[in-house]
Amino acid sequence: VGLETAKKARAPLTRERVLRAAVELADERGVEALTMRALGQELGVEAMSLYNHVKNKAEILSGIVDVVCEEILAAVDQIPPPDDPADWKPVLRARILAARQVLLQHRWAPAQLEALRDIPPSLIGYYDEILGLMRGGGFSLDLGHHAMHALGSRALGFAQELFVEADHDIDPDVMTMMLKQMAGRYPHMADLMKIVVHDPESTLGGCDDQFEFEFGLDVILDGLDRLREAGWQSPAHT
Amino acid sequence: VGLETAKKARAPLTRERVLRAAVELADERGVEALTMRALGQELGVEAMSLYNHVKNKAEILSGIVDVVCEEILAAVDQIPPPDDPADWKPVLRARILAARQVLLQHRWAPAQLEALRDIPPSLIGYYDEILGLMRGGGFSLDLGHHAMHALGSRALGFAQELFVEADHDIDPDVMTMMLKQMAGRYPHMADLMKIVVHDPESTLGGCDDQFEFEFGLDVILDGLDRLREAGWQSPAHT
DNA sequence: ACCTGAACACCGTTCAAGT
DNA sequence: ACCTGAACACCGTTCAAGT
Repeated sequence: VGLETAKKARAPLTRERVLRAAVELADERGVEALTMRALGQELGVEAMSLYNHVKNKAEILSGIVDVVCEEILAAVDQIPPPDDPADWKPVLRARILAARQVLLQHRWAPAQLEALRDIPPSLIGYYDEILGLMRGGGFSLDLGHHAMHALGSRALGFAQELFVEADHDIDPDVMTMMLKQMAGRYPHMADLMKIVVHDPESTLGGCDDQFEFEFGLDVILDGLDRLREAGWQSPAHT
Repeated sequence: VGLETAKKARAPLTRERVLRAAVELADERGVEALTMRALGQELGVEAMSLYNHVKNKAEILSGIVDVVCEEILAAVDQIPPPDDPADWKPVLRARILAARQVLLQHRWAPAQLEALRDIPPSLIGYYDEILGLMRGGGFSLDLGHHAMHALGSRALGFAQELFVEADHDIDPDVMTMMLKQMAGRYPHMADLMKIVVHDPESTLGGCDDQFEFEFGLDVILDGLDRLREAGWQSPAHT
């Protein structure tokens, strides 16, 4: 029995175990903390041992992106396909929101995925299903193609927002002074700040990331739906 | 006269000159090639001299992002404001496309901008003008707020596409085999490949980045316009 | 005030050596 | 077959020393 636990404490290193530990490390301390030496330490092994299971660090980085992609695929598969193919929209919407929930647990994943030279093969299946949903809903192959480009990485739940952290705790007095200063140069943004700051849980939505994501997603999905309805055709049809 | 040229050859180092050289280096060889030592060499100086004009490398990175932001602002300022405030849409569209042209010359900029903890102050003015355009066109502050989130980094010309390089030169025989293999697992993507590969300059748009960007942008702008027209209100109006 | 050379701590990675 | 220790080339950065 004691031998059993001793074995467990130093389970044999495998590519799988290395990648799982790498994901965990990136989740907890960020990708910049994911060094070969730190990862080795996490696994109770010297950094150089990792090279027995992985070609180099680039392979670790693409590997942990793959792990997250698999998680996304698993989460998205939970969403049942539409009973009526005309219901492509709510199903696609639900799938994308499910993908987003996975990404929220791996904040480093978007940047890392974008840094990859080639798209992970697993994602081809994901986009294939999206295109299938759309075509089932009445999209031409042509329109479906452009629709996928329009969704872009948002199809995976990427937020694509620049204002990540607006909620530093700021002294209210300092804030009112900043607002006054802003009002001169940036009148519209100043108006906006008044809403967002003074009314963080307001009916206006404040800066609720989830709300903003769904709002933007719906603008796109509804827009695409309208184009399908109108029988959109490529403009340069010579 | 000889003294003059000698002076020019080793002009005094300034923060401006350091940043301009850094942008140039990143443009030509990528951000990963932008090291303190390489930048120093480019300026004919030891790496350590840079610290006299810049606090550290992080300041260089945020500095070159600022340079690009200034370029964007300059390009966007060339677009005249609408004669009739109701014409917010074509003007906003033109501004965003102008911003994109700048970014295309600094491919490293999007990732670098997203990596910044705080948004560059210069961009606040940019977004202020966007919000102003929208409000002039009849957007409520509330709708304009969500509209800015929906545009996100696309307002700066970010493409947000995952499939960056689909145009590796591939042997046509290998390609047809790949297509056959794909058709089983990924029928819709296989159909798509047929269009894109066999017809790269087709009326369907192939994978023309410029076309796809404008298509996606129009889906969003048109969608936002419809919401304005319909007098959109925040759903949770208790 | 600005630049330099040596040095330090930290990377990814190679390689010969261990078991 | 898998792991280790020493070493190498390359980072960003510090510091004392030059002018």
